Amino acid sequence: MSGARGCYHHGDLAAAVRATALALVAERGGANFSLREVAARIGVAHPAVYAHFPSKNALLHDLAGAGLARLHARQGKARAKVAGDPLAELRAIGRAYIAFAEAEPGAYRLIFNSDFADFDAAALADARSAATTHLYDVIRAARSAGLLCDAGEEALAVTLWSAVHGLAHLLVSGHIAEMPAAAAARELTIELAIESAIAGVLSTKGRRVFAARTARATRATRAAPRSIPTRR
Amino acid sequence: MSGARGCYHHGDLAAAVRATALALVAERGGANFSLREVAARIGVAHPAVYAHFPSKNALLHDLAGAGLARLHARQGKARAKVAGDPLAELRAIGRAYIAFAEAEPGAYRLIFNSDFADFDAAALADARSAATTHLYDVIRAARSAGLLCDAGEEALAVTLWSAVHGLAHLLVSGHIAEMPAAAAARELTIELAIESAIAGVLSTKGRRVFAARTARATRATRAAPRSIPTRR
DNA sequence: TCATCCATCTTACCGGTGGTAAGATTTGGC
DNA sequence: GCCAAATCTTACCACCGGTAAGATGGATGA
Repeated sequence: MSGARGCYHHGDLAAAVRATALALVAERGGANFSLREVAARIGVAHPAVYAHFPSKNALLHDLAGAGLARLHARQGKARAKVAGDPLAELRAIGRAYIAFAEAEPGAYRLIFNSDFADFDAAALADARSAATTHLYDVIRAARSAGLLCDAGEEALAVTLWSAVHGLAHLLVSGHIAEMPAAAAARELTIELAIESAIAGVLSTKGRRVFAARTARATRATRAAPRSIPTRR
Repeated sequence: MSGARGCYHHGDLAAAVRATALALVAERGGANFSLREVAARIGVAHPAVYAHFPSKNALLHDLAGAGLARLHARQGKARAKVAGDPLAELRAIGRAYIAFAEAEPGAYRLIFNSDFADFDAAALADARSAATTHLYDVIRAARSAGLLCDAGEEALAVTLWSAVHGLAHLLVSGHIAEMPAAAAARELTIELAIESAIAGVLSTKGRRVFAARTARATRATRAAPRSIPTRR
């Protein structure tokens, strides 16, 4: 009596569940949906879901893993466009991170808030470490080019990740609603946060290169000449 | 049949609920506890709670507000110790922020993950903006002393808050378990993240002052002479 | 072609949760 | 001493995640 084409068996329930759950995550953020709701939207009894996912937690972890993969892909694409320039790559993956959070706030919260009861960090460890490969790659490149201060790789990664992640998290979680709503100001603030994060870990040489690059970029983009807050 | 001293009325149920709920938050983090559990620990029927808090959400918001107040107080104390030196104050409130997150990870997650269903950002707006007054104060002071780059106050606040918040969030949420567990390395990484965040928003003059201050501090603290990754 | 197997999906149920209703109990004020 | 208001109780509701046991139907092998 159910199913799209009058068939008893659903074509690909697992995929339908994933898609529907992701939509609900996008609507409400986090894990604030019920399996019964997912099942109802598909037109199926709720225990049917358990034939494909052992628990709601498993489904959430599945969605989180897929989200991390999309984040990784987004960073890869952004990075490829400026390949060869480590500092530009750093900026690119940072902006891609923010863009992901803004494009998929629900998924982002699902991945990083991870406050649902039985969140198992280990289950996502692989996906998460895979998602940080771009960051580590770029840091290694920039480091061996002498552009970064002489801190450890890991410390640098955490520092840069923190800055970008904090911005994304505050943006997505509505904790900086006081921030002027104007999209332009928002963009400028994001710009400043990312530029500052990079500027904070540069070596003296890195600072020279960074300034030159910024100057070139400023000359090139005529659209918003002094949009990036200049550094005296 | 209930109550500590055989009395029907509990002495101060509201306070007991707050304390018990906060303990459960500390144990499990976030909103992963039930009102029935809180009531059972106190030795009271669960609807009794509703005489003091209109809903679980109201209780959570209450706890979050109190947590923000503790965070604010912690920053105030840390700041007072180095009053008059804007960059030192900046560092102090950043470290206090991290210290709060590490001392009360459950409360921190409750405040900032805010993924429980009916989270009302507006309800905490006052407490939250009150909690950022130290940051804005210090930024204004540093800015009028010419120590910061010429970006807007708000953008600077978001930039610095993002860096510190991101670090706290990653630490508390277990997303950087790959980070060497050794406490010393952890401390060094935190140090680098905070120093870099500040370094990223300095003016040229600020950079000079910052370097001098760091040099003085390095000479003063003999305990860990080269613990702070040096900048070439 | 048919019988069988097995994944899939169903209905019915479990304990637990946030929240409400209505009544019992105690305290504080008159 | 009595009454009103606040507090706390028992009983209930709909909903949740999850399980059990049986119905269904598509694929496989003869």
